[in-house]
This record gives sequence, structure tokens and C-alpha cells, in this order.
Amino acid sequence: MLEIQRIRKDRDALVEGLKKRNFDAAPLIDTLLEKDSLWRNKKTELDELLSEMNSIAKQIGEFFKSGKKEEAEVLRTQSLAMKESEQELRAMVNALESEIQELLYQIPNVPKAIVPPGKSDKDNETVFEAGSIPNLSEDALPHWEICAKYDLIDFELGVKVTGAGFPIYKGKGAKLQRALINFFLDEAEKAGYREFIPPHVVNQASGYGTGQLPDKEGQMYHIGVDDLYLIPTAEVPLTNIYRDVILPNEDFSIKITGYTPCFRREAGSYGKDVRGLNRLHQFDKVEIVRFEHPDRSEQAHEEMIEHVKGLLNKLNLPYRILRLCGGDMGFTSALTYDFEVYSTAQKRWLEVSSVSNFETFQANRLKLRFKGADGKTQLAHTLNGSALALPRIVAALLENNQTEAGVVIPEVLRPYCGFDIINA
RNA sequence: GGAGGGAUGGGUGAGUGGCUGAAACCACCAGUUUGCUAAACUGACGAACGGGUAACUGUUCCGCGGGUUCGAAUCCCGCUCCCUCCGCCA
Repeated sequence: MLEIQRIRKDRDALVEGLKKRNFDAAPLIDTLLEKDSLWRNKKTELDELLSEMNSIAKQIGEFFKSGKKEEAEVLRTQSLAMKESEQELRAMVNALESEIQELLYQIPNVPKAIVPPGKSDKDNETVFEAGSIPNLSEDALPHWEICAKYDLIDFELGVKVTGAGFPIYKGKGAKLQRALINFFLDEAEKAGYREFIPPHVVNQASGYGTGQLPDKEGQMYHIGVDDLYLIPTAEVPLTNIYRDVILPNEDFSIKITGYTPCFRREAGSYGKDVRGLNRLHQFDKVEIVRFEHPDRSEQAHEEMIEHVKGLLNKLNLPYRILRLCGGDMGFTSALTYDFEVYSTAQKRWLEVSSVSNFETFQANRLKLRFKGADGKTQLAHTLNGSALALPRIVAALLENNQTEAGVVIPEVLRPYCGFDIINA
């Protein structure tokens, strides 16, 4: 949610910036500003009326105490008369406030200057590429066939037990999952992130705090009886730890990480895009989250990108980094970099991480603030990124590392796995 | 699931319908003193929003929503959450 003060001050710049999302904010923002200025008038009127009523009430008290009943009665009638216009004004102010709130919810975050314009993923900018794509034989298998061949991940069995998109990991397949989770967590810890194990279910307030609600209600699994949501990402519980927090001073830098399963309903996808591990209803992910002073968030963003690069380098996977264009960026983000690894057998790039700076957009809803040197509170910046999401990493590892002898486990994972090849 | 208790500022915790944005204590911050630390003393010390260049000033907020009243932290109604005990369970 954008700050209303910012909209008042920078109307033109915001409208201009939002064009990069192919979003014409002008009509929305202008009705918003109109309502806002009306609201301020009415609010002032109401405040003045209340002030008067307060002082009358106080006088009545004094008159009663000193026994001046008649004077008190006069004022009482007067106050009673004012009550009607008070209620009228209050209703108007409340209505305007909720209308303004409603409008604010509809405005996405403003892309930073560096974000390229564009409509879809085709307009994303590749800013970095690393690793080499292996030459596999013509009969190289896609990961779902490798999974079947070595009995690593059973998609059919998952259908039986739960439904499509809930695979069952078996044997070395399961062990590989654990290995990756531990590897990612250890790397995050080395980079200074403190590990948390959060709940995998959150309440409504948390859903609103990070912006999944109300916009993405349908994408989360909802537990009706208890009115709780299965988390779509660890971002939700981890970020909400700092909901309604005022940090006592301005030299903070909070870095946290956590592994959780993630649950996504992801309705409306089909075909080869969702084959195997490409898209699941439940998957595992290690998330990194940061809370930073506005002056330091860009630097933090860079560090997070370096961290993810390090992971992919160590896993020896070919990857590229995309700077998302305005049209492809999430609603709440000001700048997002996506990491994609190359899946050689499928001959396509798979998104494995998304690292975003939300600036104050999330913090405004979360009410995450800090006290500046001048004693005033202001909004902090939030950032988060996957480091990393497992399924597509597993897909790429299986496909890219397949050999005659079996699937070769990358060096760094061997201590975690306890084996160096999957061949049976 | 059953019974009871509770929700007040960063924390503990007072609070008779008007003198309470809220005592007191602790913590935090600034200053004085001290050879350093500690202690002692002094002062400041919640948030949001409006108006104002500013000094400042107005309003709202004592879990949330409604009601009674000229006036509510205080009375009434509904809701939510938390805690304790019992039951069930890992």
C-alpha cells in the first residue's frame, strides 16, 4: 500500500512511474486525491465540532459541581443540538476513509527507475548469465522420467494420497530434499541470516500484512473452521513477525531465514508447464527476509542477489538473472530479480528464485517502523527472496547431471546426502 | 470439548462516570555528578491523523464493534484473543 502523503506530494511522478506497469493510475489517483481533500475538510470540521463539544461537556461538569443547575441545563440542550451534526459528519468522514482505503489497496507499488517498461515476461532484461549448459545426448530424459527410473519422486502415489501436485519423495529423492534444505539453511546462516521455524499456517491479519489478502485470496488454501491459511511462502509468517513493530533506532539491519513447505492452489495451469516438478501445490523453500533502513535497502538487495548467485554457483547449475519489467512484476514489488536455471532435457529456463525490494509498500500495511535520529517514526523497507525453492532445482540437477552411470550429485551436496550418485 | 479468570503506554500495574492521555514503579533516552563502570540526582519519555513554514495546536485511541450519557478506560450489549484448571492428544 502506498502512503497517502506520498500520493499527495508526488502525484505526477507516481502516475508516470506506474505507466511502466501498463497501469494508468491517473483516474484512480485523482479520485483518491479528490476524496482525500474532501476528507481533510470534513475531518477538520468534525475536529472543531468535537473540540467545542468537549469544552461544553467540561463546563457542564463544573456548573453541576458548583450547583449552577440552570446554566448546566442550557448548555446541555445546546450540546444535544450539536450531536446531530456530529453524527452526520462522523458518518461522512468514516465513509470517506473506507473509500480511500479501498482505492489505496488497488494501487500497485511504483517500480524503481531501473525497472524496464514492458508487458510480459518477454520484456524482462537478462542482466547476468553464468555456468555452461551441458551437452546431453539426444535421449536425455526429462526429470519426471528420471524420477520414475530411480524411484525418487512418486507423482501418482501423491495423487492417491492427496491429489495432483502433491508428490511423494522416496528414498534418495527424499534424502536429496533434506540435503538441499540443510545446505540452503547453512549457507544462509553463514551469510548472517538468523534461522526461524515459523508456523505453516497463518491468521487473516498476517495475510493482509504481507499483501496476500485481499488480492490473492483464491491462491491460498483456507482452513474454514479455524479461519486460517496455509502459507504460500515463508515470507508471510517471517515478515509478519515484525508487524506492528517500531524499531527503537535507525541503525538496524534484520536478516532472517526459514525453511517451510509452501502451499499454493495455482488454479488454471495445465499442460507440459505443470509436468513433474515444474509446478506443485506443495513444495519446499528456504526464504531469506530482510528489514532495512531506506538508505540501505538497495545495498541489501545486491547482497541478497550475490547470495543466491553463490548458491547456484556452488550447485554448478547454469543460470541467468532477469530484471523483471514493469508488466511482469508482482503487485507489491518495487524491483524484482528472477533467477532461472536451465533445464537441459526440457530445454527451457525454470524460475527458481525471485528476489524483491518492496521498499515501504509492505511496511506500510505491516506498520513496521523505526525511530529516526530526529525522534520521528518512519517506515522501514522490506525485502525477500527465495534461497532457494527446491523443486525446479531438483529438476535441473537431475536432468543436467544425468550420465550413463546415473545422476551425479554436486560436490557441495555430497556431505549432506551421504551419497554421490543416484544409480539405483 | 467443559469450568473459571483476564485484556490499560516498551514492561509491571493503579484507576470513584467529569480534575485521567492516563498514578506509581521498572526499562529506554538526554543531562549533572563521579578517575572508569556502577550508583545517585535532574529532565524528557505512547501512537495515528488534521491544521500550521514553524513554535505550536485540535481530534482520536485504555482488545475490537455497538449502546447509555451533556460527558465513558470506568456503566450496558455483542465479538475476538489470551491465560489457568479439567478432558482429549503428540
